Amino acid sequence: MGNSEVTYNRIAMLRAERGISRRQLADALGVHYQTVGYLERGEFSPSLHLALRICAYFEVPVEVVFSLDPFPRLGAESNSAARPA
Amino acid sequence: MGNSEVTYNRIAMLRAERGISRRQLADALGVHYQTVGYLERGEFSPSLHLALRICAYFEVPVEVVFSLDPFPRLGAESNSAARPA
DNA sequence: CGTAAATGTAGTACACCTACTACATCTTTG
DNA sequence: CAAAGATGTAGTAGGTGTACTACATTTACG
Repeated sequence: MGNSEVTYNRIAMLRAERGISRRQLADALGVHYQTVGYLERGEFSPSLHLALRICAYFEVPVEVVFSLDPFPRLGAESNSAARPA
Repeated sequence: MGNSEVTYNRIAMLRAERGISRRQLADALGVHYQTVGYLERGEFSPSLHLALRICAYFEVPVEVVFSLDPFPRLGAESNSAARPA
């Protein structure tokens, strides 16, 4: 029973990081600006085609933006280059 | 007008490489065996969720299986480790 | 306050993904 | 030949992704 249909994404994070609005992203992707909102809110997942275009726009691998499992919080322990003295 | 909606995939290649049938792959993915056929024939693209499950099954990055652009033929010159003496 | 920009909610409409059933073809094996 | 497995075609049905319009809310700026 683990919500087996959900796909998680970090579109909002990447958009915040680059400092662009939903409308700007939507225009760059060629989709309706509401579609970006739906995706960020998790109301549904993008088509594979749109997902690939999103990753191409941000210039990152698909796994950076989309995942079958929830993304860890920023600062969560996981990688080996962490450890602040 | 370059067919802007198509997504290319190498499901058939990966499946051939591993020597499994469509039925076996479909069962492992939890989809109908005809769905795998539709995907391999390019009749439509998978949902993002299914695409991620396919890549997880084959244990490869998404870009290895799916692309907005056609995949090069095997043996086509492109990488730097080529050149057979 | 008035305006604009960014975001959220609501609702309709259509195209596409996926399941499923049935049947045809081709190849392999006994 | 008979049987089984892999693949292709055809058709129906239901759920989901995307477009689009309209309106509310919040924040920032003059």
